[in-house]
Amino acid sequence: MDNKRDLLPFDGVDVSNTSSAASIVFRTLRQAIIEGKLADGTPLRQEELAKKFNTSRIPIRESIARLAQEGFVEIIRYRGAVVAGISYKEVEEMFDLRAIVEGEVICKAVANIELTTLEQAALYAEKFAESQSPEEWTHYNRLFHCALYDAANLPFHMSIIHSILDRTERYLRAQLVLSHGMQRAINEHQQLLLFCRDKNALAAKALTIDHVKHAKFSLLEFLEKS
Amino acid sequence: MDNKRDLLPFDGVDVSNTSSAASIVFRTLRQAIIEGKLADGTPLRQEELAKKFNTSRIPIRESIARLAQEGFVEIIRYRGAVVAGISYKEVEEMFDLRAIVEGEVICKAVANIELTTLEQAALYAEKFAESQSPEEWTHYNRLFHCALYDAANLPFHMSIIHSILDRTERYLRAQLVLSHGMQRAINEHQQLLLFCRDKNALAAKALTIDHVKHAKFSLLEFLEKS
DNA sequence: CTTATCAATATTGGATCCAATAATCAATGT
DNA sequence: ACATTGATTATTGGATCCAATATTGATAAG
Repeated sequence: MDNKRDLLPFDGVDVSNTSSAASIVFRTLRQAIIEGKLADGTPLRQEELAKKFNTSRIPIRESIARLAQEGFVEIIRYRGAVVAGISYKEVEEMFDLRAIVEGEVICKAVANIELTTLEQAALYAEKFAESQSPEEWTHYNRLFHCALYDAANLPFHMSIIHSILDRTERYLRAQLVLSHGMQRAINEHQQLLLFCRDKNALAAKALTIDHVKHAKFSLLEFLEKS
Repeated sequence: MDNKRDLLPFDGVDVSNTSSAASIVFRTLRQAIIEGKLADGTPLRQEELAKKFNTSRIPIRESIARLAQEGFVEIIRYRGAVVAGISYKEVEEMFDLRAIVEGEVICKAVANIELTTLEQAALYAEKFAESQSPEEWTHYNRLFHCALYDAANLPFHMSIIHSILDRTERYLRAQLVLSHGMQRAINEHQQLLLFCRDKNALAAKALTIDHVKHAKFSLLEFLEKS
């Protein structure tokens, strides 16, 4: 009864996963925190947000609860939520973990990387090299690496990586306004592409770990000064 | 003005972190899912839960949102939440990730493991060996390993490990009802204690990775049959 | 007898209201 | 002047109500 005429002349849209107010608020706030538009310590007043999103406080509260679950905000009972910062120690750990996970993922990925993937990644590397702003920098850097990582077909690993990237992005952006490690990154990207093309998994892994460790030290140095 | 008489004759209790209804519901449901008391696919009806917890649906909804954020339930708009299962592929990935993270953590831990820690861990190993039920098994197994891991002082790494353990626990319990890998685990624990005592980080790391990989294969074999 | 249609019911999402707590500020006494 | 107390206000947590959507079951047409 569902294949009497299976080819309708337009693409279907799954209406069931349209967004609730809570989801929209959640995504918006999450993105704002990631991008550093809401500074650490900023209190999230329910009434104020409700007005801004033109809803009641109920969806606001739900989204704040979800942000808290992900570690983006801290809630104190009856006192509200504030954007949660990350300590020096946490940044250290997050980058260390990224290093071992990304090292593992690129290692598993190389065998499966097709020519088209390589070309796509090369394109992102180029876009990255041309980037002028920290937003573009982090954007294309992530696209570049993840294009390669995706070949490993390890979505759970990727979810961990993305979650760490999301939580550290704002600090990276702040750092990149000042620092000038671009040329080094550009070179490393080219090198990584070569390793992937040559199916040299171990070299790709070592380089990736190095890449992340370097980013870690740059950021920590920056954080110490501020 | 706060040290005029700093020593009151009783211990203070921080009243500010008493629990909201939402937190209680959240923790209770989370634990029930972890322990397998709520089977995969079980729908979470808000009204029903509200009655059970003697609250309104508001705190229920907040806790369900948080469970969804952690991946314990899946929400479909206007259709409610169901306990989320984990696919074969996901289990594979989770254990692979555990292996590399736990390997790394134990490696960093060994240098800092004191005698008292070693004794505490040995105690847990003993409790583990005496355990009769899968609940005790997983409980003391976790306590044993984490007692050692904690010496690494890597709380973020630990949070990832715990999150994976929590999400796979119910499957492990189900498996352990049937399988009989106890003796092997008991021996590995003793071996690990020796490696830690001797400060042999690399051996401890290799053994830990092996331990987790073995658990992975046992569980996957079990999951295939059911 | 099967299938489509439509009303009745159940369930979730959101708005509004009330209660509990915290923050602010004025009043008072020393 | 300054600390302490108490009242006022702001803010969050929770309950109840209404709206939007999904599910179910009855009804009717083929």
